[in-house]
Amino acid sequence: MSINKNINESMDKIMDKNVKNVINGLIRDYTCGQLRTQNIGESVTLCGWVNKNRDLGGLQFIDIRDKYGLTQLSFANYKGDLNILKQISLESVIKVKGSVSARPKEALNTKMPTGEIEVLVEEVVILSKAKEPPFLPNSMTQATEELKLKYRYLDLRNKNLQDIITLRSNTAQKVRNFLIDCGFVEVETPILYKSTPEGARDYVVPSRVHPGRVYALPQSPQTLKQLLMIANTDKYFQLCRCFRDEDLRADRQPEFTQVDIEVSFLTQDYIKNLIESMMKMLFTVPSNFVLPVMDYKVAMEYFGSDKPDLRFSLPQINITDLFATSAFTNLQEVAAVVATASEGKGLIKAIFIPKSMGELSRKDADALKDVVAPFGLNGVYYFKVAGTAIAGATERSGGISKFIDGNIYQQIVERLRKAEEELQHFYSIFGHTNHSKNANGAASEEGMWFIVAHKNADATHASADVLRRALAQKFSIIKDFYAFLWVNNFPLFEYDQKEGRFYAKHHPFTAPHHLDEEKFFSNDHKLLSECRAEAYDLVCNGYELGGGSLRIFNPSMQEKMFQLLGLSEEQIKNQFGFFVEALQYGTPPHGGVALGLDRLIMLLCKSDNIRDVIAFPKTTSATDLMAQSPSAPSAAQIAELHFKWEN
RNA sequence: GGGGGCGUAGUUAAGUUGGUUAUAACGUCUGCCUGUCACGCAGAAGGCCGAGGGUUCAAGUCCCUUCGCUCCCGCCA
Repeated sequence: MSINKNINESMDKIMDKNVKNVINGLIRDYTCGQLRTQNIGESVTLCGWVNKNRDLGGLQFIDIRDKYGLTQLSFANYKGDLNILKQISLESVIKVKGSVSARPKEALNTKMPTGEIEVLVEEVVILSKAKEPPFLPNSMTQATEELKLKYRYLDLRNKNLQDIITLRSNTAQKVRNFLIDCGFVEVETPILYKSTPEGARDYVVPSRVHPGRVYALPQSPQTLKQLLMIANTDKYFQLCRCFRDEDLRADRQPEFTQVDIEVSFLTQDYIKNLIESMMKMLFTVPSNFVLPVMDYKVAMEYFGSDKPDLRFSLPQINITDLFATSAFTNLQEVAAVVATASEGKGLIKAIFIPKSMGELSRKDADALKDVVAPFGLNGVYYFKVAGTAIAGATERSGGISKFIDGNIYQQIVERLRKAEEELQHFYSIFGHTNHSKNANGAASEEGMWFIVAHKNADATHASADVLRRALAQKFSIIKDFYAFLWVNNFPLFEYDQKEGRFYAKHHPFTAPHHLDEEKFFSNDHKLLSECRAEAYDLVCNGYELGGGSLRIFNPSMQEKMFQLLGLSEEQIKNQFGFFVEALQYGTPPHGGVALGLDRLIMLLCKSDNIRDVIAFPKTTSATDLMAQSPSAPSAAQIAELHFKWEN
């Protein structure tokens, strides 16, 4: 785990190092990470777990551990029966009384904060003898994920995980304080609520009192927070648990925590400014930090993703049209796929790696096919460029170079130049250098081009995105900083080709872009597809940290939205009737955002796994290995809940 | 729903083309050791090779099924 080193920086930023109120009544005097040379001579009582046992024959040591650190106990002056050491197994909890003593000069340990002292034990009490644990929390060898989850309480004894838990607690508190200082009110909304269609699958909860009916756990308190705006709450927030019964990922758990925010009488700028200040408070960022705004279209065009990682440059350029008449049929066929009402069009994208970053061997270049295989691509095409255009001597070789004639090549180079020109704003914010020109302004075109193509543009975008990140990793050009991004102007709808209907890209309460309202009411398929939303995402280092929108506050616009999504009058009435009615009694313009607290913590401690930031996480099949949950209901429960249970 | 990786002493791993008694490190146990801190030295115990079935004279190794963990695609408004 690289978390260990990385967490310190975040801890310094987030944690209040000094405990303000010391409450008396503990059975210890100091923690195991506290004693220093100034304590020498003091008689102290320490408590903790036995981390290590070292018996040198005539001299015995024990390292005692708690969440604050490690202290060496020496039994050199111990008057009692040393046979007690045989009873003190690893991970036992002991209490010792003794005097703090300086270590001999030759026995100082500079690697540990308490390494200049040791405690000469006078009394030792075994508070809780441990049997041999399945694994040692501080062992050199890491137990498997399965075992660590089954014995989560042992894994949590590890200082790194305890530090993350503390970091999480402090972060949550800072967020609360910040929002309250901005005039927000925290409101708790129900956990037992109502099923929401149009979203993720719900977790449902039956109840004894209502045969045949279920509550649903909230996927997000979306309608509730909007109702709070209608109810004159003005500025709402909540650190709330949300539930989604969908398949998991490394950054996704079935229950997760959201920083949920909603504000009345706002513009998008309010949310952006609020989030900008909040990120500045939480993260180590430059003092002149601003959230750069990127249009959704720009993100897709140059990065193939709505959450691009801008810790490195490597833009992608669209070169589809250049292969319309190519002799290379694989690319020509992709270029020939034109968009229809129900099908997307073919797309070919290219990424340039300048020679200064490095080169891939043919074997490594061929191996890139594994990276794009999940998206249905057979491989990544490539060619090399040597020499400079100024000298008039560019030479293309390898891969598909024989299909890249001088004319096509010139246009590819020109498009990279244009792309970097358009991205200049972001390049200067993030400190990226242009690769379409060298320092003298002369073209330096030496390097490798990688090309991905698929008849479905979405597959090309996704492949280009993973390829871009894989190349950045391969050439170690990912800089260590927080590349925040505010992506906006998302499309309002997504068209589902199989079902032949529109879905809300964000959710059905998102307002159409104020410049696109005519398109929204046009009843024209093409115009509706182009209609943008007043929606935005907070992105950092390739993660979607959160998203939000300005909401529809006009009842007829909301009804139009439901119609466009294909909901019948009946469905609207049953599922959203209360909400549509509420909109009719005077609704302020409002909007908000929701941030994933878990992902926020992941970024702060630079972990790439969400289980690291949750005390009791679930496996990727949504089970709890420790408690063996979920479990079968008892016969009594089945009867009481009026369930027909089939196996 | 689909695909990839992994599953071997308590733990982490090695195990060649299918071929004697399945190795090592840490942990455990026994003994020795006065400045260790990944202590050292000598020795011992410890195995349903995830489970079930098959191929074979012979299976940790090959095949099928299945379970668990993990990463990814779909999914996650």
